[in-house]
Amino acid sequence: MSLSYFHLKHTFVKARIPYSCRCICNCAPPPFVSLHHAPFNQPPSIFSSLLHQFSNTLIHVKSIHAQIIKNWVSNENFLASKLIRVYSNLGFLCPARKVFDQCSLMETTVCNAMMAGFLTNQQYIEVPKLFKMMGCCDIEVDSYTCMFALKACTSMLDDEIGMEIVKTAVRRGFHFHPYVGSSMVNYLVKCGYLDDARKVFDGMPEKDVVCWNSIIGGFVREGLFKEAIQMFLEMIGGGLSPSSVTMASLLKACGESGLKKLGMCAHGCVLALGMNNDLFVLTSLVDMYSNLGDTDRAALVFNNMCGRSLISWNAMISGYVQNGMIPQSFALFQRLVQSGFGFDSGTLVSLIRGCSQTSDLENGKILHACIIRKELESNLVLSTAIVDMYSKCGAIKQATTVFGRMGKKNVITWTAMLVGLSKNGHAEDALKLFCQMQEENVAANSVTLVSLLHCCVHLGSLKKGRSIHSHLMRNGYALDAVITSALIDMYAKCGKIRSAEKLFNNGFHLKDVILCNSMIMGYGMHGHGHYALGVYSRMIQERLKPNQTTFVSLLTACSHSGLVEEGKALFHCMERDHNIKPLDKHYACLVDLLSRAGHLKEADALVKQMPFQPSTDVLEALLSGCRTHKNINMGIQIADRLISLDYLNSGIYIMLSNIYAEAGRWDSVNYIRGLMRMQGLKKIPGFSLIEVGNQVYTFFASDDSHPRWSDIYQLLENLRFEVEAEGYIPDTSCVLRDVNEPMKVKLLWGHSERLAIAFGLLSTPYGSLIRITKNLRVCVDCHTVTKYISKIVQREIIVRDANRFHHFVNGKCSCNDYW
DNA sequence: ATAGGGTTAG
Repeated sequence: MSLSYFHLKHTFVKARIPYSCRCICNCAPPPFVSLHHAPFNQPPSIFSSLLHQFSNTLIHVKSIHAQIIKNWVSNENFLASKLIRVYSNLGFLCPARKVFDQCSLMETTVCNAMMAGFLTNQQYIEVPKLFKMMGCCDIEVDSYTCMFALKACTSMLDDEIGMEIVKTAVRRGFHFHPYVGSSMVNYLVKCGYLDDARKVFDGMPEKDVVCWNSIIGGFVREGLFKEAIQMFLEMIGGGLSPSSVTMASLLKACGESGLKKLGMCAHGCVLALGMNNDLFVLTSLVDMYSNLGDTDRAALVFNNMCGRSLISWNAMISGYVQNGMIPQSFALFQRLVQSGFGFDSGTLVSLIRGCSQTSDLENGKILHACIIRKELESNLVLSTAIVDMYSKCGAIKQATTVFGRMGKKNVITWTAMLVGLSKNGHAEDALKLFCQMQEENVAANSVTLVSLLHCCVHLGSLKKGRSIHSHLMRNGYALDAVITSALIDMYAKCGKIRSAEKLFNNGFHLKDVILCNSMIMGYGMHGHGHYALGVYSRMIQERLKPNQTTFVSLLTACSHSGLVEEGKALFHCMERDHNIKPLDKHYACLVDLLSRAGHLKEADALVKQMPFQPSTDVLEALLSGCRTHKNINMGIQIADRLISLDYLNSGIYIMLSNIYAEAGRWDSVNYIRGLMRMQGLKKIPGFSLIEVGNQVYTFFASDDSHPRWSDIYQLLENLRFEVEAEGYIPDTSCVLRDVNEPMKVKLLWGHSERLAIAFGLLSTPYGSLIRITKNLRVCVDCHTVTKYISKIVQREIIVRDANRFHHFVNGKCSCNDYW
């Protein structure tokens, strides 16, 4: 509650006060003392003046009020409005309401005063009620009424009654007045009706700075920075001088659109206009330079500020966090605390975001404790940040707990939780949470839906993916590049490459790199390397600049299709033609491509001549090649090097023990198992998913938790006889345990993908397609068996593993045994 | 008697 506003606007007016009372006002004794001796039937202006003078003390106001009642004179609404204002400015709405309710004659002035009272006390919800009441009782609505009511609707983002008010105001021509007009523009902008705002603005005959500020601020809010800047230029072209508010909006536009040069010009303007003492403008400058990635300049402005608000501090702290300078942000926080300024939820939000970025659970917990201590848990933004922090740190349990305790939640909260679940491998729970979210009538935004599409990819659930696609269409989401890319990814990874293709062709006009990258990746996974290259040449034709991810996708695609020469050529043209320096991941792709194709020596040579130390990804690609092509010596060497780099990576141990197992060196296999046990490392359990009906079923190896497990094993037993009759010989090289052959075969027949396929055969109609999703790579033996099964039962089977798709038809696989 | 625009944070 701020009183200052009232005080600024109301200065004491001597001339109005009758002589008899002047002494009272001049020497200012408490009015209740003096007025006791005052004669009755005072003119109302005396009370009005007294209310002016003693408006900051409730007890005085009350006593004047009592006197007014005692003297109850004509022109009562004049004093009633005054009382309502004074009471509500003091934060006492109850007496204000009482005065309002007791008015015997309802008039516009009283209603306006009451509205203003609700506004200053942020009781926005009461304003439209009052407005409606005025309509029902045929009380005239004036320009003040409209403005107050619009302000309340702006704060509530109410676009129903707000629009009604707009219509009323337009009908009465109020919007031609610069004050009402700019309120209207502001309201329309905040509710997302930028076009209407523009119309109102264009129709205004007299535009002052505030009008311009409203429309410029609107464009900035909507992210239409170019338009905002255009309007700014138009405004100064018309001879108007920008105010500090104009400059704040302009700086924001420059910062968010990355226009550094213009931003610096704007900084120059600020100095030229003599605004270098304006706290708002300086804070905006700090924010702008942070957004432009220039924390040095931001800090320069910040350190040279003669006074700082908490918001200035927060802007600087957030600037550091935004630019990944987490230690600096904490250091500044310390400075803030030491300077005795205190901190607020805004400060904490930035610091928590810093913890999320660095997965710093320890500091995150400290900040969480701080929030609890300061009883800030009810702050929506803050709690959402905490949920996000725990999720990003992998502490999904804590995230869920905080989420569950939150009373108020909005889309962002729900989305943070959804993303957390999906990123931590709980895709199914994420989808369940989405249902709950719909039950609670929270409308999803595009971020929510994109993250849900990722969940569907995780689960290999085409049905759920489709239902989200239809949700998008039904609810009128524009298929922008982000959503389209996610959809392409979903369809491609759920096996519907044609649907992905269709979306891509319809969305190509968006000329978006990520869109192309998704399609390239999709083709790559399906083994359509040449199509992937086709997308690339289309990009080049359309002068669309590929980025580093494009090359990761392209090289992966080449790798999966065995396009060795093409891949090498691409790798070499990256830097030459597109000025993209090959990063570690590109080397990893190329090494993968070469070693998969059996060019182990060349791959090894490439690793040796890398300009920087190869990461584990690069070496793992090489190790995997050694395994496939059974190069034991090189494999051991690489594994050794890898373990020295990352001794906690269970994948390396597994791969090495695979190599040993294939060579029959069981002592070494057991030694490695022992090492893993000692370090508490566990093999990532392999599992397969299949969607039947409306459910996704999960199978682990040798799983007997499914209600139909005995049917499944019986079917597999029958299938085993049949495939053996077709000439299948088990390849037990991928069994990592030192057990006898029959036992190894038994273990093979317990692999999760076989269980899922058998369940699929049991529970889907004859002739229909079976889709399996596996988290790890499919083993050689399962690959062979699946080929046989597809022929015996005459069913198409699609298996998506950690890398790519295998489409089995009539005894053959789309990958031609190259993967 | 009563009036409009702005800076940080998920």
